[in-house]
Amino acid sequence: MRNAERHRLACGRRANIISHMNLLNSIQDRFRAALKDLVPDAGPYVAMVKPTQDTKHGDYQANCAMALAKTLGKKPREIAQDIVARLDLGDLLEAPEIAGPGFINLRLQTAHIAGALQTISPDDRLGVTKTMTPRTYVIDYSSPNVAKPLHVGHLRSTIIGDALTRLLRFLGHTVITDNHLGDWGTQFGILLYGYKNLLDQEAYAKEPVRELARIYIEVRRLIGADEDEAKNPIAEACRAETAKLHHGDVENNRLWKEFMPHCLAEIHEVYEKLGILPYDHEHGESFYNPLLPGVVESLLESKVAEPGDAGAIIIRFNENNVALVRKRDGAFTYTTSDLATIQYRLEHFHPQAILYVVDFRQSQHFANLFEAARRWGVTGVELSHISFGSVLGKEGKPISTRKGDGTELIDLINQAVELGLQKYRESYDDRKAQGHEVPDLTDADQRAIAEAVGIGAIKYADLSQNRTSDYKFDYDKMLATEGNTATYMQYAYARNRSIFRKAGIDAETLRTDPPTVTLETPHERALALQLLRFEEALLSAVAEYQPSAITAYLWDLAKTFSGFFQNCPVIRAESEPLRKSRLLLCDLTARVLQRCLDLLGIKTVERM
RNA sequence: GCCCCCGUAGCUCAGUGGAUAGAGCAAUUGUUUCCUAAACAAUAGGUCGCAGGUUCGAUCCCUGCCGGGGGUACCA
Repeated sequence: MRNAERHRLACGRRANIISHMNLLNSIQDRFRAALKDLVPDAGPYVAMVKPTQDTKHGDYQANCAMALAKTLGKKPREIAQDIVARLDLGDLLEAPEIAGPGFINLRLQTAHIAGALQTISPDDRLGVTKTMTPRTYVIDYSSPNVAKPLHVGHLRSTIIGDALTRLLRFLGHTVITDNHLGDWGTQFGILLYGYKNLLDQEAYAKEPVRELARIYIEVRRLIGADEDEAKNPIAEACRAETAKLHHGDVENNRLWKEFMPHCLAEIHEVYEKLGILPYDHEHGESFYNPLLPGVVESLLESKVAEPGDAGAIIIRFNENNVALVRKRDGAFTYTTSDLATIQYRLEHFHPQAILYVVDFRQSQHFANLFEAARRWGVTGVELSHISFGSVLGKEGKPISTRKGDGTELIDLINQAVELGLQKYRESYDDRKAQGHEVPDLTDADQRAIAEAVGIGAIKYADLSQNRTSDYKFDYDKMLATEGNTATYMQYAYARNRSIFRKAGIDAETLRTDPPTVTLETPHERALALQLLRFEEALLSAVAEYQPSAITAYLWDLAKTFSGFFQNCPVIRAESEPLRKSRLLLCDLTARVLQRCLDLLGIKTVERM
């Protein structure tokens, strides 16, 4: 699947006018041509051309000679010689070096890098081409239970889903975002019980969202610890309210309709604060509820499902792996609802892929769900569980989601923003103390910096982690100014922008009429090359649905820029052409930094 | 019991069938008459959990074991 997608992308790019901007692809194309007469299927060997891990081996390397030794019956170094002899270097590559057992080390011609940079400068997309094979994706992420405050457990799904949406759209795909709200569950029984027994009418009239949150927490508190719930009389009463809701009780359904907008408003407020793109759809469980009897009927009819114990209906995958689609009390389950959702999405959105950004603990559920869907006749659509690890406390233990311990998402966000503001003020004081001239920013500007830094820190810490591993939620680490953090990227951007302010240059002029680029120092060359690798990074991020590929690229770019900034004076460059060339490097760096951060849902600020 | 994930530097984590396994923090040290020091640079730090196997080549793929986490028909 992934290879097929890569292949389609590659073919699409070849057809594109500015396809030569993708360095890796250009080099691979040349290897494809060189290998054509040596081996019947060059594909796998072309894939062995990749960026070097160590810059002392050049910019790119080809490892195919060793792999070909057996099939061709020759020594790897000889094969490397053959390949190199057939390789059209053009104005792209320096003469390759053959090293070690048969590595082909490739170095790009610096003039080519400089030319390519000048070419992409006017391009809004910074040299990244739109895919020639756009797909329609449905992405299902965040999906909280409404009527409960969002907590830390919702963080990853929300921001990973948001980042993937931005990335896929930027690459030219159609993305339909759908928030599969848990809006029909037992939490409404709690709310209904609370409404009927604990409501402060006046408070409800004035601030319904807050009052509903209060009674929710109050009822949870009265129920007490989870383990007592089965025999707890209040919990029992709540369950009864839920059952009445589900069985069509008029009063409870009226109240449900009354609560919903308030519950949604509360969730949307957090999304807005976090900077999450607005959803295209928010079809929750209640939306699919009327479809469920028909789904079960269809499952039975097509023999996907079968009767289980005591009137339950099940789908059997193997001896000890079974999914329930109707409970013995007649109620449906999330499997039923998820199958109804797939059916609905196929019918209404016609996607080529449906992605579920949901934590790893549900991987068996999704494996079963996808298998059930296939048996049910769903074909020709990628169904992927974009799984992720847990957010752990600083001590490495899962953060408890029990109420009242400060794990509500909104509190975490506010805390990070507060710390961001502190950081700004410390830095301001330090710089003053060092005798620097520091502008006095308005409270509003400081606030904007604090939000960009604080919220950026949370998001970046999450997205820079390999999706599948757990990570520790640690303010000190995520707000650090050194290392791979949002702050470091934002700082690189702000320093960069400062150059243009000081120089009094409108960056736009560099884009409409890009100056000649000269890359004399290793710092300039490294920065330029890194800028040209933007598309490579995005394609590798999308291939694995892995936002951390973008952050890894950002980290390299920002570090390379910092080295350049330290060593290559821009405003005081030795000559006017060099100054222009460096300004262009800066402008492109700022734009790529900003674009990358934007794809992650992170804001930049002009100064900090 | 069965299934899934993880184990890499003191700490937090990257990483890939390829060359001497990388970052950041912490430690030691240097750099500011400043295009923002929220920075740059240098030194030191490793049995990639253990044992086999496949391979020209394994931290990566396969098998077993040890350790940790998660899931396992009526919550999603």
